[in-house]
Amino acid sequence: MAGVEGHIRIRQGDGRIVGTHSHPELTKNQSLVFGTLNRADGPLTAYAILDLLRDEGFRAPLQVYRALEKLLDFGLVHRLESLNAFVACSHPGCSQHHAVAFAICETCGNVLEFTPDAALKDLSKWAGDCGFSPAKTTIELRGTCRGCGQAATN
Amino acid sequence: MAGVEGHIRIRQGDGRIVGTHSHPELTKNQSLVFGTLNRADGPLTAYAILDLLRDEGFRAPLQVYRALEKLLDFGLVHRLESLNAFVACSHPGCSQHHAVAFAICETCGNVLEFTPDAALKDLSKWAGDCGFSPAKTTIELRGTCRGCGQAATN
DNA sequence: ATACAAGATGTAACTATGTAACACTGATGG
DNA sequence: CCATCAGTGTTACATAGTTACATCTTGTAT
Ligand SMILES: [Zn+2]
Ligand SMILES: [Zn+2]
Ligand SMILES: [Zn+2]
Ligand SMILES: [Zn+2]
Repeated sequence: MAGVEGHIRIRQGDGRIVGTHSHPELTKNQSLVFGTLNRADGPLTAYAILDLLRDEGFRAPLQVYRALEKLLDFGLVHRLESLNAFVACSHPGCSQHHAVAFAICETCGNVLEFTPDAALKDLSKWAGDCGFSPAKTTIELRGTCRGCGQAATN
Repeated sequence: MAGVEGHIRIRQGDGRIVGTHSHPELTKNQSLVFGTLNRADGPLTAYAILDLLRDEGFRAPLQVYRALEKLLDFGLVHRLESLNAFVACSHPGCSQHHAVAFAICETCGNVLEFTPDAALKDLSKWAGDCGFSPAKTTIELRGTCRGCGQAATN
């Protein structure tokens, strides 16, 4: 087993398909994990993925973590540090964007992925000024999304 | 026990004292945890704090987590999401700044706390535009600090 | 074909991080 | 005196992630 074709639908939170990833080098377990994350409409913890893949033969957390490690390398998946959870990248050509930000609604659980160019530029400037070389940047906003905010005031 | 005076030195990574916090409402356990974080020259996990406070009578993680929860509320301590660890706030008048960023050196473990105003403004603008109300913003740069970067190229 | 190397997988055991539940204490205000 | 509340102590539990080792698969060199 070395190279199951991974051609997987990318959905928005509403289920609308907005793109696909085609990565020729996904192995069986990587495809299973990536497929699970794409079908989910929100972030999943590694153990949640494990439970969803019991029927496919998954038995141990390491099977999930190994697949996730590769998917993170490929840029197909992001880790949400403040949730200890993982989401499929929602940007179809994501291999490019190494710095990205997330807005996480604490009411409905939806996650919006965006690229805050100005913020990243400012952070880069700060880093340059004080001699810090960033390897990975984490930006996560926890709060309430438009829908949930409106619902609360109705 | 209700109100041990907490007047505690704030040190930089080099041990230099750069300020103090005076908070009249710190309880015994809160003072012990806060003091431990201030003496440390880097972030500590909750279990590391627990081990450092065994001699003071700490026995269970909840004693640490309960103190940390309050210290986080008071703004005296920050949580580093990407490390599952905690640091004393290095900004003496920190009660004000609710949004802050960290540059974490993966070589030496030092953490620099800073306030990236322009980045925060940009993120606020993005949030406003898409109806998201942020309650807490996490910004963490993982990389290499000036000293460690220079050491690597020497 | 045979042999080897690299990558992928399976499994058990373990460490690390964080919580729930319940009991107890000491202060505060009727 | 009694109710209440915040803080504390302790046990057990739940969640998250890793180490170690064996096996299997596939590509490649001989
Ligand atoms: Zn992405
Ligand atoms: Zn929402
Ligand atoms: Zn601070
Ligand atoms: Zn360093």
